[in-house]
Amino acid sequence: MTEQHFTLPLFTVDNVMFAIDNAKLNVLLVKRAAEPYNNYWSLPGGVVDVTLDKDVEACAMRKLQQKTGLTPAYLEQLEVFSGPDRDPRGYSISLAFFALLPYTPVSSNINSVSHVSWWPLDQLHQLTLAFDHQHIIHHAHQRLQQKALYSMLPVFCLPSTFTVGQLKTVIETILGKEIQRKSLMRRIEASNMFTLTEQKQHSGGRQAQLYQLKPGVNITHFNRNMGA
Amino acid sequence: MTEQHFTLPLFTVDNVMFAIDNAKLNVLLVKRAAEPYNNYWSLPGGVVDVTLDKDVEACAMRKLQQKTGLTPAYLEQLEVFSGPDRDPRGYSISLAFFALLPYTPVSSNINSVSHVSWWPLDQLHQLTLAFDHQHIIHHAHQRLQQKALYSMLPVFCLPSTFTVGQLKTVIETILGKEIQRKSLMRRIEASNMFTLTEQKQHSGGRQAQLYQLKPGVNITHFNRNMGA
DNA sequence: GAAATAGTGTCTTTGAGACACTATATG
DNA sequence: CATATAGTGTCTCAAAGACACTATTTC
Repeated sequence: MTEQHFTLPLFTVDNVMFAIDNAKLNVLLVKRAAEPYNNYWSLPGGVVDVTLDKDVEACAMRKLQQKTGLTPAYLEQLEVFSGPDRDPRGYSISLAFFALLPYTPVSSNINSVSHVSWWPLDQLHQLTLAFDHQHIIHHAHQRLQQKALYSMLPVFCLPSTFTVGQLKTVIETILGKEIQRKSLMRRIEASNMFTLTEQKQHSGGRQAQLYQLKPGVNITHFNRNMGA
Repeated sequence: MTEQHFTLPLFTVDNVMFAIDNAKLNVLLVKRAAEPYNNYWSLPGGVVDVTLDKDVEACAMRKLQQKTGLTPAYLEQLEVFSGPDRDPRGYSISLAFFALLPYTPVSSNINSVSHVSWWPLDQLHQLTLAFDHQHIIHHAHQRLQQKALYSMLPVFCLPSTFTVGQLKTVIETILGKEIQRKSLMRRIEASNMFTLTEQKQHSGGRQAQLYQLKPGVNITHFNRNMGA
């Protein structure tokens, strides 16, 4: 808070927000409109505003809302990335968050053309992203995969009411491999996180039971990994 | 890097370094010698020096060395703690690290009296620590316990050569409960992280096999939790 | 030999994997 | 009826828990 007279590193927040569309993992990116990396795709983020943000989580939320119009269903700190070379302007420190959301199309309700967009994870290698954002996304993806093995975190990629089949698909998309429906049902049962609702049809087949998160429950962590 | 003219939050690094002495978990604390919280015990930390620290990890290492004379065997990012109220000087952001080391006595080789000291974790509630450091230590402890359930991390609390019995004691101290020797041996075997050496006696009993970390191996993560 | 610590053998328990089988929907 | 998706029954498999038993050392 004191006026600093020596060189201070720049502290920023970056968000890796994931959602699943079309059976693929997508990341939300925004197009930069300033140097450096002008016109490059980048992670939505920014600097803390001491007067608005009660903490760094609030800052991450605010920046996501402001830059993309979306609010994550789940948000957690990923890791701090730092060093003299990741930003051409000099030494920088960035706290990356990773976030989950049920897929929501983004029209560029913010500005003119397509400044905000979902990008399939498997197409990112074709892009050159700003700063070390490619690297950060890779770490976030790994964390997400790890957590999908032992927790119910993937439910945050689903609407408030969903079927076991949908959850199975989400987990499989995150992991990039199939899991046993039976194992998932056992976990749903054991977690005691959900309540039941009416029915709902899917494509041609038997109607599936609809589940719903109990209000205010914590996500269950299991003490074994699944599918690994 | 630019000279900022609006209020910037203060970014600092704090270290929660654990070691085991006398069958107890200890945390390394330093006595503050400046306001605020003058003369209170606190976590060793400080601000990033752009010219010395290639990243925040290097900063954490340097501060530990400088303030305590010790270098951790293991260091990882814990979490960022932030907000307007944790430091009376104003909005602050602190990246906490958690670190492990085989127990080494600290003589106050730094300054006059006891400005650096190991404190048993179970006696900390008797102290009033600076800032939110009590809270940070609690988080670090939880993380350490969690990781002890599914990884070989606790070996970093042991000297370069050690017995199964010693590792068992370390893990039990961290977890605060007993584990099965057999389970631990299975993990040591399965991890393939160690090589054998000669022998060594302990108190009255059969000599124990000495193990040693293979050079350059990664710590193994298992896909089940132990003892939980 | 008694006590103490190190290490093994092996049965039980827990929870995931595999996969066949039943149930209910649509055309 | 065929086909598709939902859900169950149940056997197998992997790894941890329990715990007795053997091995080696000191006194």
